[in-house]
Amino acid sequence: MNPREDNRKYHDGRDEMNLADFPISALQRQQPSDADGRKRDRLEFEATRYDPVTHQRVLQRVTLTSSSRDGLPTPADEHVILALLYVAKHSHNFADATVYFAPSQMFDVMGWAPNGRSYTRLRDVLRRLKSLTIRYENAWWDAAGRGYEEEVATGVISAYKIARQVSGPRTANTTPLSWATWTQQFHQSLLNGNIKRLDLDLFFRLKTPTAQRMYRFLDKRFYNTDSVAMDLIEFACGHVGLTESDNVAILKRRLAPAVAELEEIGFLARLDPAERYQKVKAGVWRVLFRRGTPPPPPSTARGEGARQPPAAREGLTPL
DNA sequence: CGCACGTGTTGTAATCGGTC
DNA sequence: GACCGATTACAACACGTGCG
Repeated sequence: MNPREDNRKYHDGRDEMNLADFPISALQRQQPSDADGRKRDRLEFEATRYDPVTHQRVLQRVTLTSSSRDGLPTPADEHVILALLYVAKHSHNFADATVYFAPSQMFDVMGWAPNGRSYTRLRDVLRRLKSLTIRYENAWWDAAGRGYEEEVATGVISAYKIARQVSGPRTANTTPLSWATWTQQFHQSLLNGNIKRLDLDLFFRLKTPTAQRMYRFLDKRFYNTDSVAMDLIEFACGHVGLTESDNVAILKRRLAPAVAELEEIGFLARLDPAERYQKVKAGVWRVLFRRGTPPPPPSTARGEGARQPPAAREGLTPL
């Protein structure tokens, strides 16, 4: 809640590779509804990847399904997952499938105010994540098998318990009363080291969900290259999670504030619009991103200028 | 013209602060 | 907890322009 002071508190976060690649939430905070005005319980993201075996691009699809009662995940849901990953990393390094947490601790990581409203939000998120199923078609990277699974359906959270904590230390509990358990598939991915470093301080300072999604995705892609170029629609709709539009100008406009913010903080290099967006043919554009040179943190960390996550070596998608 | 692309405007639900 | 009101961020709608 006070990001101004001690703003390097949570820089050593972790992200799961598959979640960095494809969104698991609707980008808009409002729950999308269908023509009948009912809440949708299904969301799809599509992209392609190059298959080195067949030398062709194959379709990747990620389908989210949830109960319409609980609704689809919102950007806040991704925040909670990242906070849980942080707690899991720094408590037992993912060894246990169950993460014990204190809601107040989660609030601090995410920058939520430590009040009852945040508690209900956290509860709603856990409810949604519990009922969420994600189907990956050619999109789930199996770090152990070092390949993409043809089809995998999994969730993230298989069970949870959330306990309201009274303000003030009533008893000095050693283990928090609240916990969440990863699904088997997701936990296996964590155990296989299919993770990367993520600067949560930087992430939670980003203003818009679009900028946050772009940061997670591009930070992964920047691991072994300084520039990323790909199809604009696949990037914007498939990997960032914007709603599809057949008008590319709409997509550019929705990306614009996020691009500007990421340029502002030095994560992305500033590019001319003509260089950023290159027309291939009518309706087909490519978008280009180059890694920027972030200003050195005010205090320390000059030495780790290499900024390479030593733990994250694997699971890098081709192209 | 017809299509691709740019831009102005409005709608909506989550969020947030405040109060009780 | 509940309620009110303002703000926000993306989606949807509408329309204009330029070009092959």
